Amino acid sequence: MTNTCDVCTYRSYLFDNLNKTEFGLLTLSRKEMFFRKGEIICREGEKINNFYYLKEGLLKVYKTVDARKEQIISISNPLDFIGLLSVFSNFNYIFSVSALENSSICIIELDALKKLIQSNGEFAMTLLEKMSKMNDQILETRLLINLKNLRGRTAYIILMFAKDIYKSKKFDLPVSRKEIAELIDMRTENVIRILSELRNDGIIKIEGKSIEIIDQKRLESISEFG
Amino acid sequence: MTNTCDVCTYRSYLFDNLNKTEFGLLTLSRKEMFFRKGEIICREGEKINNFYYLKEGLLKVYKTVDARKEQIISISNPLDFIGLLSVFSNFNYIFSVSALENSSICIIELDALKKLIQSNGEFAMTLLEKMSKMNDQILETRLLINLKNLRGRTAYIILMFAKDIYKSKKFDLPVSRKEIAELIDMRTENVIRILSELRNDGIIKIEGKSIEIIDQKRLESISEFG
DNA sequence: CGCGGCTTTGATGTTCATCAAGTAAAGTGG
DNA sequence: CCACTTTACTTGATGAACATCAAAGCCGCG
Repeated sequence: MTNTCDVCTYRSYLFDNLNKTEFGLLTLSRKEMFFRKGEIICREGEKINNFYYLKEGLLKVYKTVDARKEQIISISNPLDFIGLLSVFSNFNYIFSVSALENSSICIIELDALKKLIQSNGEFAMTLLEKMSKMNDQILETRLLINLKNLRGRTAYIILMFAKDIYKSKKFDLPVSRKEIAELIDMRTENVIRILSELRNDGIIKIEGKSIEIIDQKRLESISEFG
Repeated sequence: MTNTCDVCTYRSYLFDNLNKTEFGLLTLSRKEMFFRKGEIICREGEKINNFYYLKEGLLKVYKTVDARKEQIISISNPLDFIGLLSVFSNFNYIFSVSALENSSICIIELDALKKLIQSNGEFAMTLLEKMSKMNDQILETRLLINLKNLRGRTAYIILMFAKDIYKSKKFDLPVSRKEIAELIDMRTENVIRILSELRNDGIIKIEGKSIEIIDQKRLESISEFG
């Protein structure tokens, strides 16, 4: 008898080193939860009891700066969001996570996972690698964005959505202008202004949430040198 | 017969879960190297063969932006620098590391360490925790610095040296003004300007590399709200 | 239908990067 | 060890990039 976990992408991506018994144990404690667009998965400061991974959907990881302002750390699609920064290093979340699109999230009790890490070193190694890679990537991206001027950041983030997330030159933005600003350290007004500029220059088409890249070469050049 | 590793801080900090045999094996493959102030420990792009930890001294982790400019990611003292970001997630270093002060670094072959991770899950868990914590802290610090204006950043970095590194209100800067700028995303001229301002306001004394905090309350307030 | 949040554009102000120029310190080669 | 070169440090003046303020239209939602 097979369960749905056996055919999940994560089976080979993350749990390849678990034997049948171990994997069975894990899937027993596993719960799958559905989050509607906008719903919050976990909040900064809450106690960490579970290990999450994103099966389907799109999430944002963020910190609350003050009542009016958030800082978005990263946007993650499946395989880019496993566990969470801080799951193994803190007792409480240091970031919040919410759903940008309807999402399916798998939840494993942290204690069960820790036991597996301790009993299966190969699995521990895989997890260590994946989480390190995730961490590195987030840090590198933040550093990269910081080097760019506002035009460069805007171009960069459009390309990120097109290439990494939607794999298409045409897509609907899953975030507001304000959220884009919070993601790339800008003010909302400037995001809007620069999007308009890029449209007037014939580099992108934009209408509400819908974006289409017209001149990818130029957009990439702006992203790189801006 | 004891070796020096038995009395090293890292024995309990990182290697507590290794038994005598395992620890013995590790220390056999261990080499200790001495780096003089200014020397480079490893370079961005080089193949990763070793796992490093800082026994004594002070390091900077940085990326080269272009021939004239570096970006400093973090400054680490012992126990804050174990392994390196990217050791487990990449084949090649994504950052460089050099010594800000004369430093002793212990070097373990990465393969030997990986074998231990795979055979000893408790050790794996400890390593995962420590490295995650290091990663989280670096990311949080970068985010925090970015929220501050130049005055706030300068105050923050002075307090970091005083509280985290030298544990004293009076200390000698281990870095140049240019390096401070590279660490907190500023221009050298502005670092100098603001240090002078803080001196003129009677908040710090500064003479060459020597800094003394006079009014810590005010400095902390500048760091927090700046 | 009215309120609040999102979007947009224009005008204004501030912060910070850049340029320039000079002094001091430190490293380099004869 | 001294002349020479380079690098670090410092201050002032200027301009560009970006934040802030203001106002108005839009949309969704109670």
